[in-house]
Amino acid sequence: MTVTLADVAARAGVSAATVSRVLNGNYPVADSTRERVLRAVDELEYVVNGPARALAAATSDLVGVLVNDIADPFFGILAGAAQTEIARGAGPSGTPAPAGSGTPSGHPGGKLAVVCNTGGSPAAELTYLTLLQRQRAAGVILTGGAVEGTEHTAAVADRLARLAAQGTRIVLCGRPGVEAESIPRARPEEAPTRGAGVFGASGGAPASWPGARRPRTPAPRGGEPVPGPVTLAFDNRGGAYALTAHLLALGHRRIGYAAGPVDRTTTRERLEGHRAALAAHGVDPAGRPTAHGPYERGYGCRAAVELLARDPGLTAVVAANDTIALGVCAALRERGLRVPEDVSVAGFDDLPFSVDAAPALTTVRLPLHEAGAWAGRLVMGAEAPPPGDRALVEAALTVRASTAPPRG
Amino acid sequence: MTVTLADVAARAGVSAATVSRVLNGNYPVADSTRERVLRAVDELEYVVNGPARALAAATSDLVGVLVNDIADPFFGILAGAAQTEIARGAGPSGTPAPAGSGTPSGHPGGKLAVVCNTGGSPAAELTYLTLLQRQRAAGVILTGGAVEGTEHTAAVADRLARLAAQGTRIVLCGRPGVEAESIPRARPEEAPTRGAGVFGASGGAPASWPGARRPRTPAPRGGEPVPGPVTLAFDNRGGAYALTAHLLALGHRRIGYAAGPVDRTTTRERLEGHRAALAAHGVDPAGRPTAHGPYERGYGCRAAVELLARDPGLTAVVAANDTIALGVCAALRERGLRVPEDVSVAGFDDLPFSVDAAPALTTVRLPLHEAGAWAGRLVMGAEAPPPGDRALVEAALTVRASTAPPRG
DNA sequence: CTGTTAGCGCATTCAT
DNA sequence: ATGAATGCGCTAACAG
Repeated sequence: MTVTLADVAARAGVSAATVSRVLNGNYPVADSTRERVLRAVDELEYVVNGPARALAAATSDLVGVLVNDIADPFFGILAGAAQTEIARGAGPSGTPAPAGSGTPSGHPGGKLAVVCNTGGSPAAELTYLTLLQRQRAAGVILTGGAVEGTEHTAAVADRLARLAAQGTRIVLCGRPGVEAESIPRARPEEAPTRGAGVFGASGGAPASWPGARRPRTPAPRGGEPVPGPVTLAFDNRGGAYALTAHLLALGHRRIGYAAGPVDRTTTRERLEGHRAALAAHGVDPAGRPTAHGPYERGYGCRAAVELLARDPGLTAVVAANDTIALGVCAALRERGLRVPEDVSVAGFDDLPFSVDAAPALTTVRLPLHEAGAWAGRLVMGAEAPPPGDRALVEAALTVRASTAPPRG
Repeated sequence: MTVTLADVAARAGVSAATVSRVLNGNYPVADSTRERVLRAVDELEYVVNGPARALAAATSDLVGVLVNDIADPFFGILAGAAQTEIARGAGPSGTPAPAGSGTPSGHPGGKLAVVCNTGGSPAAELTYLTLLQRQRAAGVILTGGAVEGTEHTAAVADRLARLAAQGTRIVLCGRPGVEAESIPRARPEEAPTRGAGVFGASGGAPASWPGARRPRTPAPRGGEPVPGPVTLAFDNRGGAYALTAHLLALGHRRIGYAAGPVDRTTTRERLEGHRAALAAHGVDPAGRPTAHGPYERGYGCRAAVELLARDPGLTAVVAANDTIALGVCAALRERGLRVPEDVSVAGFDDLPFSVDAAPALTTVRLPLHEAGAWAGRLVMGAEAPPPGDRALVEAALTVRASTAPPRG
């Protein structure tokens, strides 16, 4: 039925082993032989059997990319950039892919990126991790904020440890990386970090990080040195700080905050940055209204109403992300309030549509494409991890038309 | 190193075959035995080896979902909905997943949806199809418009045929399904279509197919009748017609069209619908300006400028999709033209952000979520295909604030 | 109902 | 440089 390695071998007049060697290119093969084999592959339109290959080689060419919401461009951009790098398939030290790569022949180079939509559900996250473990995935990228709560963090850390032990490369992108700290490291003697790598446009925002903790018990596995997880954290705190500082500089004091879902690392970090800026400018954060809800437009609408109810004199609203900010704008408009004349509004992420909103949204730009591509290269082992296996992706304040000085 | 089936068998005091049987649940096993096995699985934290399973069973639990642009919510919504259904894992006749499903145990039910980003490139599309074929994917969903051109259409049809022959279920979602027509059908005597199924707003309740299903039989090995591809086509033509008719009814005659990328089925269909409406109302399509470009905001801006240059008296611009429409609005605003007072603008798709644009966009709503979920169910074999293996997903005109009667 | 016996298709030692 | 075995972990026929 389907053509196998043996068929190709027969056609080329060689052994199956030789065909395998030609296809994988990890072994010396006479040029003439290689050519004959490749021709046979082509003529028979042979396509390797992935599962068989994975079974024999104990490693598949699948790479998982977990996202919270695939319909959200935030994750789409991240995942798309990562997938491009993963499919490009440069291995360690930029090794070009094996013979026949690029062309849809027997053994194209590059790996298959599996984008998994968790919907923000911890259970789904664990399920996908298990599914990926079961496929013996070559790597896994976890994107976006994580659900906070020790039991879930521990469960994820456990699964990641299992994956790592299995040889799966792990990259945390846009996650604070708390899970990473509980994963048994391969080289526990190396200090985890401090002065970790930094990437991005240097803003002016304070990128504060609480000291990284070491794993409790250095449990060196019996096997070979497994690479530890790499963390690409977003500077949510710094970005939020800069954004709120911008509003304060404009003269705003009565600022409301439309936060993201509760118990999410991203939510907490952004809120912390916001409050830190408030406090630094003599505004008591406790006296300011805050709402919580999902990263959706509808919640933004509700949040605006709620915040306004708690402080009718609000002159500015900071939203946890651009999507929420758009909802806030809509609700404000509906109540006859102009943006930014009556109320200033700001978002976070700088997604493509934000510049098109009316007025164009003041926000904090995250280099999502770059970060996703970086994560992709890291998970492929195409690039050396940053010092301390951790880097901070900086956020850049982007001032547009939705913020202005308060009236009067 | 990693725990295998044999380990579990030993722990439970049974044979490997028995463990396999309880895990797959397709075979009678004594309750007491099953319980012991499950306990062993749990204690050992056993996780099946996907590749090995796929090799032995000649079918993997991967399902591919090809999209043109993962960063575009259009595809994100489609893919997310499909993935949810695929992960749910109801097999034929809604069979609940096997033992231990849901929990991150040995063998969770459901399959792994692989979202592949082709970037609209025919080459990438073929590469992914090959990759999926190599993984012996259980199914493949192709979404979005296809590149037109006989050679590529033929190449895709060829790959799909190969996949189908291998037992991979194929679903075309949002594609006209030209490829399907060139794929060797299993039952060629059946007329491909005519009076095909219809799904959509105007149809009222979502169509359901209570069709009788055969009792669970082993997968057809060998030359058994392979199910042909199923096509879920979007009514791009009808939607575009309705939209332009709306503009004409408002009194517009000088209408410009910002079309999508050339040689794309979606582009062609929407343009055809637009022109048909024009012609039906006595406006010569040939006399109206049309621009072509990618589904991006930037192109929308350029298109507005170009269309205006070709007809400064334009009173309305129809865009191929919402993203382009937003760009058009931005460019218009920049030139001091108000929407809709000076120029009306309309989009297509009704993506979530369209209602937030200022003014809210008049567009054509496509039930993306429903269509994606439907495709997911079809590819899982959880639902019988529509009659003729083809259905039309209807589009609904959604009038909002960006369109109004022309001035004067 | 359950154990035994064969492979699935390929990568890898070993030989040569 | 190449061919001949061996086994990866699991499922599927066959017994019993």
